[in-house]
Amino acid sequence: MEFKKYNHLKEEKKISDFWIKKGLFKPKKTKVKKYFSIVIPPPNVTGKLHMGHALNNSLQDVLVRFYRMKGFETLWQPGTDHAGIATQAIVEKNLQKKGIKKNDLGREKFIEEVWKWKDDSGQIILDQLKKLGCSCDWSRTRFTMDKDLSKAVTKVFVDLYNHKLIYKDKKLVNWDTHLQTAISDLEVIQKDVQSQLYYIDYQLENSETKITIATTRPETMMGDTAVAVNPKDTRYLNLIGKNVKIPMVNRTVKIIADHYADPEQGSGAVKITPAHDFNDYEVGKRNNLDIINIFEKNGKINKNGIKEFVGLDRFEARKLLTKQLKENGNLVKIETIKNKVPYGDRSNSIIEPLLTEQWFVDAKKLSKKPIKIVNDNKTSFFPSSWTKTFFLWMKNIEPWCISRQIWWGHRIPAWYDDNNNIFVAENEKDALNLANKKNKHKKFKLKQETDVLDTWFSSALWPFATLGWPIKTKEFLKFYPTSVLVTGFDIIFFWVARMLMMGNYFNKQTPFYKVYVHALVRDEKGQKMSKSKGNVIDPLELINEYGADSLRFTLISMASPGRDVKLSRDRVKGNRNFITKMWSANNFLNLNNCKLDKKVNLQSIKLPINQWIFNEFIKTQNIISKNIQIFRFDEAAKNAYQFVWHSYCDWYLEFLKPVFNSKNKAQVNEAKVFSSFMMVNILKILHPFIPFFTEAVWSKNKYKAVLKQDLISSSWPNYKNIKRFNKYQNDINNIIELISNIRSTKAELKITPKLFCNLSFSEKPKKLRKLINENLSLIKQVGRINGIVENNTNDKNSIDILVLKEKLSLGFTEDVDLVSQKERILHKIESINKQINSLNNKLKNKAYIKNAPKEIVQNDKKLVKELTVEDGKLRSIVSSIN
RNA sequence: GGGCAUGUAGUUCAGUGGUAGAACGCUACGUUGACAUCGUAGAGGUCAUAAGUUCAAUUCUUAUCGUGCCCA
Repeated sequence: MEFKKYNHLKEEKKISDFWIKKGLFKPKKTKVKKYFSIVIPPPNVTGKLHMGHALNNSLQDVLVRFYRMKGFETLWQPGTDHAGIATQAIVEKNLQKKGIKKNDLGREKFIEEVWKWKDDSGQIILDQLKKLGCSCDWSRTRFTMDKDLSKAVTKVFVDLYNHKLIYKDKKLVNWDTHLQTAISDLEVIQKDVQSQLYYIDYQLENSETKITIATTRPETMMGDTAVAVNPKDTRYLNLIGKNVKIPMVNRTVKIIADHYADPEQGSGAVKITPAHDFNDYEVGKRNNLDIINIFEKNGKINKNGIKEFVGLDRFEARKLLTKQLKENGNLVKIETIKNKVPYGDRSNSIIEPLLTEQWFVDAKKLSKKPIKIVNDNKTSFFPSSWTKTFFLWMKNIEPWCISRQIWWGHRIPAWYDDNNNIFVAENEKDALNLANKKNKHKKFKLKQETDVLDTWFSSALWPFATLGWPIKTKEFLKFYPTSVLVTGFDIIFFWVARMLMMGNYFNKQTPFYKVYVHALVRDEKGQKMSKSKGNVIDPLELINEYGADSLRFTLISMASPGRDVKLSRDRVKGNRNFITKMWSANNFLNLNNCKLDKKVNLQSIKLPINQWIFNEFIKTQNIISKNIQIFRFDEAAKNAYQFVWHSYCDWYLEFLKPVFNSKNKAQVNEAKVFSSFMMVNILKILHPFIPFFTEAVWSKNKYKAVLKQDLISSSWPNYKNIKRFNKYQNDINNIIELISNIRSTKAELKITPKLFCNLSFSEKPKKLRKLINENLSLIKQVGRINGIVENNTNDKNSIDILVLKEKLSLGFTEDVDLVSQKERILHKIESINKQINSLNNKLKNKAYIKNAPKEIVQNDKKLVKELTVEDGKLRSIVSSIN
């Protein structure tokens, strides 16, 4: 009978279709009424699967599949967010290729185009998640722009507005001149760059005296409304209150004293431009300064600037102004310095602080409850160190700018009348009612706000809006709060914090009990994967080459808490080998006609190897179970790997061979049934990690015919209290030690491993002899032994070894070179004596005897005794070698 | 500048107040009836450095050095 190789491409596709078609990812009612739920961190609708997603979702799937098998009614809620800025940019670009401009199309038509794009391309990442094996309930897939979610967004906005937690205000915001919209401070990245620091002389009014200021942005001089010096800076004390003239601009401003000016920085005097710098804005507020905005929304100089500069881009203006200052002798010097410059994370253009009217969420007020919730451990972070990061940000939170000057997104439900009175309501009709009340019988026109909301505003509602909120649906009642949120640390602020704010404000309960924070996936050298470095590994490429299971298993087993995952192709290959190993182990069972019997009566299992492997399995199953529950996915994966490869394949299957070769029908039968029973259990415990492969084997072995269920819906093995199976634990472990010892002795003696040898005993029969006699057929085949011979010691072709502290003689049919063996034993004697000495020194120490726990001391004493006996026996072996 | 994390085998990482572990890699041998995507055996570590606490420190504390990230 021939067995084909495991074909992951074919099987994964087949299994995936099967699961989805049969609806096996949907929550299934259970008797126990226990619920487990996760909402997916919604990927951008523009997104493609990258390694971070692969890790994030593999971990979630482990949890979901595990708890589903544990009997919880389980929901993994999938979906995408609408990624306002990114999506709009893509569609705009596509239209541009066809020569169509967004503004020519108009808002409504443009949004139609975006929806078209979404219907065509918005599914990509979800399909990729299916390839990874994610068992989300795809029938419940949600999108942040869906009707019901949009309704929730509107309701939340209106509610927060009515409670004064949302307000409109004119403030300095981070303005992206390229995208021409405001963005929140989280979307601004401070980058280290080389900049020029310009020293410029400002002339005092009616005086020859000059004061030198230093700035990296000379063009903003056009908006200067003061020069500040530190009140403690003695150099400038006499100048405070005097007027200076801004060169080229020729406006007169005051020299003020403000602690913001740092005497150590530059010249110690600093120009103040409240309209274009966050710090200057604060200085301006403190000192009642004028605010002069000199930029258009595209970053070009407006009419408040110097006449000949109007319409010039900010960087052009800088060049020209510097040139003119130099020509006029105002430029003292230019230094090259390192500083931080704000960039937009979407556009990568330099952010301009700009004074505009925007909508804000009073995040400070909303942060109070989440802080308490986390403090009280009602939501807890794992690893717990992230709690500090969370608090640090939460306790210093700034107002959240939620309005965006784009078209794609949730349009803010606010309407203005002719006098710019604001009416916030869930629909135009309600807004009109409000407006009518206000305007009595006057005539007016109502116009809706053109801004849309920050995408994260809707994402913040994800854990409850996706479950049907504000309606108290069955799903909402069952699955909110969700059990755990699995996410990368980079979006703790963006998303986790904001979900906690919204979730706790609108519901009695926090949105999730636990937050599992995983790390970044880097390349094998620990470098961040990036397109520019060219070190990006595409998960789909790995899935194609090695299978989704191999990739998943690799990511999961490398997800140690608090550490980045350094992924390499070799790692994935290694785990593919693990899967192949299991495939071939399963072939071995099939070759031997191992069939699953529905009625495995555990109490009737007699064979020591069966009891032994089952005992090992119980331990493994418990430890994996525990590790998944405490988020130690890496450990859980390693437990499974260790057990399957090194206990089941390396030893158990080898031990089965002599049984299959024997004529004892009862034993053969038990072995066949029990090895299959073990395979069932192995598939179960591996299923959360490598779902495709395990389900494929399950199906190939026709387990469903016997067990009447698919693997995904089967129950997690639970054999907690079965003690009797550890009866042979020591025996089998000792046999393993014996065989390993024989093998390494052969290797040392350069005797080919396939050569059989005889065993004989030079000591009186003891434990070892009994053990060997009782398991002779097993040891004969696996250990390659002919049998037990009496009195062949002192034979030239024999060598004594020590097993379980007993002397055992191995006799070979060919001459053996004993010199190397002698050296090896001498080496061993040396190391034993080192140990004995160190133990004896310890035992001589009175303080140790007095203070150390009795068991420890006793154990040491026992060890010395044993080691001394071992030493003696080894010495006698050495002396017998001539 | 402030904060957090981290330093253990060639590499990636577990782990522990009482004899240092795994995987991958490496070396040698091997195709024995599941498996060469494999088997068997083996080499390889002053647990970053220093001081302290302790009978005992790789583990706890402090300092120093190195590395990474976040905030200003």
